[in-house]
Amino acid sequence: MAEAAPQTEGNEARRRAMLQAAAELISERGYGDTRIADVAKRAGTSSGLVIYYFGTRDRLLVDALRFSEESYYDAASRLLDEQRDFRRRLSMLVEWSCVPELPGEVHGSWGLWLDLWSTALRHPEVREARVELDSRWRDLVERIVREGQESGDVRADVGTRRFALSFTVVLDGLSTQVALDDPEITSDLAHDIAMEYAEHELGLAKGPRRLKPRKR
Amino acid sequence: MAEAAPQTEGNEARRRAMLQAAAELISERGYGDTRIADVAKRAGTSSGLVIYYFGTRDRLLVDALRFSEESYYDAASRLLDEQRDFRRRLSMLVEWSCVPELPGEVHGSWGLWLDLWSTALRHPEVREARVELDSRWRDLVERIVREGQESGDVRADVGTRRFALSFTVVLDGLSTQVALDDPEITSDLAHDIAMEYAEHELGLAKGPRRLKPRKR
DNA sequence: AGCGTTTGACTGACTGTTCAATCTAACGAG
DNA sequence: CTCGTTAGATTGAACAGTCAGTCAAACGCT
Repeated sequence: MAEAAPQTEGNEARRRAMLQAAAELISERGYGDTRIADVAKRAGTSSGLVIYYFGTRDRLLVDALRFSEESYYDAASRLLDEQRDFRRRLSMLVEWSCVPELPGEVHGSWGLWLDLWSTALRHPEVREARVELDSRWRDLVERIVREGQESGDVRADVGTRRFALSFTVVLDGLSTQVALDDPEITSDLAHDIAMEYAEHELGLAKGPRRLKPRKR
Repeated sequence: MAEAAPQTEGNEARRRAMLQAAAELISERGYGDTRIADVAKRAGTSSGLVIYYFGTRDRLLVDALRFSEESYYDAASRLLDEQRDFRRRLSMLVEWSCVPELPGEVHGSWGLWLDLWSTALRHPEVREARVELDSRWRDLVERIVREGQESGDVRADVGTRRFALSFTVVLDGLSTQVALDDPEITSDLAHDIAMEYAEHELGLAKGPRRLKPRKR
C-alpha cells in the first residue's frame, strides 16, 4: 500500500490544493460521489499522486472535511476578534449559521456539514473529528458570552457552557433548514428565532432584529 | 429501460418488503452504500425484480426514504391520539426526537434523517419529499399546541405556527447531536433543553423534567 | 548518480441495468 | 372439467461502465 508521505515545503502547498479541491467537490457532489480522479483534475495533478499523498480515498476525504471546518473556525474566530460590541458579535454568529459564505472559508461549506454528519454516523474517524470540531465551535460561543458578561451585556448568572450548548444546537437546526432551502424557514425567520432565543436566555435588552437592513 | 410495473394486491406486500429492506439498509450503511443486490437478498428476491418494481436504484431508495418517514409519522400520530394530557403529549414529542425507536416504525430511523438531509441537498426529488414530510411533522406539532390552547394549558396568544416552526427546529438540532452521540449533549440534557424551551414559549407552568424516572 | 516526486496506463473488483428464459395463475373455448 | 393461451412475475446470468488503488517508468532536483 502507498505510505502517506511528503514533508517538504513545496509539498505542503500541493497538499492544501488537494484538500481544497476535495472539500469543494464534496460540497458540490457529496462525499460518496467525489472521485479521486476529479479531485486530481481540479488540483491539477494525477490521481496516482493523490493516493501517494493520502494513501486512501477515505483518508483524503476525511482530511478534507477537517481542513474545511478548520478553515471555517479560523475565519470565524478572526472576524469575531475584530468586533467588540456584544450584540454585534452575537449577530455575526447567527448570520454565519443562517446565511452561508464566510470570507476566507472554503466555498459552500453548507453541504459539507450535512455530509459530515451523515458520514460521521458510519465512520468513527469522522465522528471523532466532528465532536472535536463542534466542541471548538462551542468554546468560541462560550468565550463570546463570557466576555459579554465581563462587559455587563449579559446577566452574570447565566451558565455559559449550558448556553453555548443549547444555542449551538438551535443554530444547527436553523442552518439545516436554511441549507435545505425550506420554504417556511426563511433566512430572516431563522435570524429572528435565534436572536430571540439568545435574548431571552441571556437576559438581553431586546434590540433590532438585524443590524444591517434586510436584503431584498 | 424497465418500466415500473405491478398493480395486483399480492404485489403490494412484496413491494413493501422491498421498501422496508431498503430503508433498513440505508439506515445501516447509508444511501450511497446500499446495493440493489443487498436489498434483494434481504427482501428475499432477485435484484432483477427490484429493478422491475422500481425501475432504477435512485427511485427505489427515494421511495424507501419516503416510506420510512411516512410510517414514522403514522406511528407518531397514532400514539399522540391515545394521550390527551398536554404536558405528556409534549414530552412524547421530545422523547421521540431525543431517544430513537418508535414502536411500529422502521428500525433505526435515525441515520435515515441525516442521510435524507444530505441526499436532499443534491436530489430534487428527495428535497421535495423532505419539505412535504417536515411540513406534515410541523402540522402535527401545531395541532397539539392548538389543542393545548383549547384545553387551557397553553397561553392563548401564542402563535401556533411560529412555535411549531421554531420548536421543530430545536428538536432537529437536538436529535442530530443525540444521533451523532455527542458527549456533551446527552439524551437527558437534550430533553431538558427542549422542555424548557417549550415551557417558556408556551407560558407553561414549570413541571418535572421527566415523567418517568431517568433510565440509569 | 541517487533520491523523492510525479505520471498515466493498467487491473481487478464491483455493481446497476438489461434480457432471454422460466414459472404461475387466471381464463375461456370446447 | 380440461387444456391451450396469455399476461404478468421472477429468475439468473451476462453486459458494460466505473473507479480505487498499483506499478513501472520518467522527471528533476541536489
